[in-house]
Amino acid sequence: MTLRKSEIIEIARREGKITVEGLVDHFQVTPQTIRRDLSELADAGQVERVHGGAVLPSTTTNIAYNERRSLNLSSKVDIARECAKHIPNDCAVFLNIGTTTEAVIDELRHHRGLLIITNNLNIATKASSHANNEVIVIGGNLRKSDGGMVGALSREMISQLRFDFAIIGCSALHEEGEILDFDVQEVGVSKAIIARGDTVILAADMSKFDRKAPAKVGSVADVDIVVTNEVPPARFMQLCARSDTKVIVAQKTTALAKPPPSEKTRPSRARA
Amino acid sequence: MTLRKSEIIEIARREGKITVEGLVDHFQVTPQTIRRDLSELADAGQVERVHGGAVLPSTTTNIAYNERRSLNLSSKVDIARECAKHIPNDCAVFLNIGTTTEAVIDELRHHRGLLIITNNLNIATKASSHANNEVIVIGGNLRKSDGGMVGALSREMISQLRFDFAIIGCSALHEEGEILDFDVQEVGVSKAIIARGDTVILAADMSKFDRKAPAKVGSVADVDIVVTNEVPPARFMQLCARSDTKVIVAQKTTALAKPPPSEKTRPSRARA
DNA sequence: AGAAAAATGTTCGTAAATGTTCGTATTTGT
DNA sequence: ACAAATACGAACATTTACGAACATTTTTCT
Repeated sequence: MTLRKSEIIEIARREGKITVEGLVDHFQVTPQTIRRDLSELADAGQVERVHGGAVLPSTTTNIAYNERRSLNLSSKVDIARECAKHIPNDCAVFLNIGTTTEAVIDELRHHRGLLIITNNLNIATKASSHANNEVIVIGGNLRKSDGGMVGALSREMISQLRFDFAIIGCSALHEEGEILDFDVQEVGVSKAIIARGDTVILAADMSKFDRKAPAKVGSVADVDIVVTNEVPPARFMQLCARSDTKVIVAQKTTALAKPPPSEKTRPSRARA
Repeated sequence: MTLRKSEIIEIARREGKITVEGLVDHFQVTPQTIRRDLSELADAGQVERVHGGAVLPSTTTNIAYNERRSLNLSSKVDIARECAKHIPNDCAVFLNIGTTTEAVIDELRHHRGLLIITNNLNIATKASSHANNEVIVIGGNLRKSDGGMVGALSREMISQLRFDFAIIGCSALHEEGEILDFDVQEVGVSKAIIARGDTVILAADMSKFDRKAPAKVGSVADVDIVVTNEVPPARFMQLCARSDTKVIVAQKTTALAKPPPSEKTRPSRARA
């Protein structure tokens, strides 16, 4: 096992699929080396080899959803990273449905002693590979479009728990501070989460302000921290200030930030 | 334990991975010193050694599970196919934890109008890609070793449902008709499933008779149908007859297609 | 301060990873 | 269906990393 291979696994888990060419670019090695890596990872069952690259073994795939997941990906990662900073070790964290919250689970990989609670099948799957954390899955009616579990059963199960942090997403945000969602079924679940979390973090990129959605989950006054990728409209900030809701604008870290860790990604080959 | 080593752990936890060269730079010591540190940390299980550096230890449990999954694979598929035959369209089916029940979900792909209920994360993931079926996931404490959800929360949630069919597996079977399991936590869940299913199908290949397990789930009298791959011992058959439990021996349909398990490790490349 | 123990540096033979080349297999475009 | 383009894996050469053994320095204990 090499560093490269373990990073390949990580990329594969994040992206769902990987290409030989892409990895050649990324690691600055020959295609043959990547092929060898992929063959070995495939032998170990970590990925499934396909022509031109590899994909995650079929148990973890999702098609249309993966495309939505890559939407605004870099903002999501920025926001997720910021959220992860606010989560200490050894505490209970609820992660709700949503692509942004899904990005958070990746950033929590190196935390220890967490109790991760989620009603998102994808998060549960990812979390189950974290060595140092416990996982509680909230059951319910499985929504195939995004792996979310919703409905009365979910709501009831959530109401039996209590957690230090809840990280929630939303479909849309209104300037007047309303948190909105597309699915009415999900609203009940979100409300339950807000009620049972000591510190509630809303993770939402700025594109949510351009969207509309029919169902009201609550208002920013109900959450403790809002993490976004840009400074929200003044009116929104005002409302947050009035309700003691902290607004945090995540740093852009994913843009071109890859060169510095080159010391890590290309251990010794750099001075060729 | 040196200061350096504890800082190495800290860096590893933060970065996820570390290089010998990077640490040499960081600490201004020789590579050999770093290697010694990493070897010792690896011996202590704090990191996992790789060429050029080290990474955080990955969950090793999934590897063991993947191997278990391929054990007796062809028998499992035979049994699964037989189980699927007994499930009509448009009904509610519970699928319990276990590699054999996992095989069943694959065989149910072409059913329609099913409500699939499961406390197995792998089954939930697979089922979510079935177009024609609804899925309810039973939540609970996620067992990373096999994706099973167990504990009081699971039990309680199951007791709120009722289903036409339940397909359960087990760790071991005793000639005297006892159904046994390794995990005591799982027993409560299995009992709840048996109680809430109208028709209970036990799927177990013959190797279960050679195993021992500590926790009693129930007896064959509690289930309606037992599906195996070979004719069980006479004593067992007698007991089944006495309790009106039907025993079905699955046809071998996958006979010669599978012999090389290598087909699994290098999917497409094998027939080169 | 002096001896013992631990940590670190140095050297070198061995093992592993990577690059290179080439013939074969798989896709892709027509 | 065929041909060109691309990807593939095997075999070998080269580079790099590794660990063992011993020398040297630093720390610890009395």
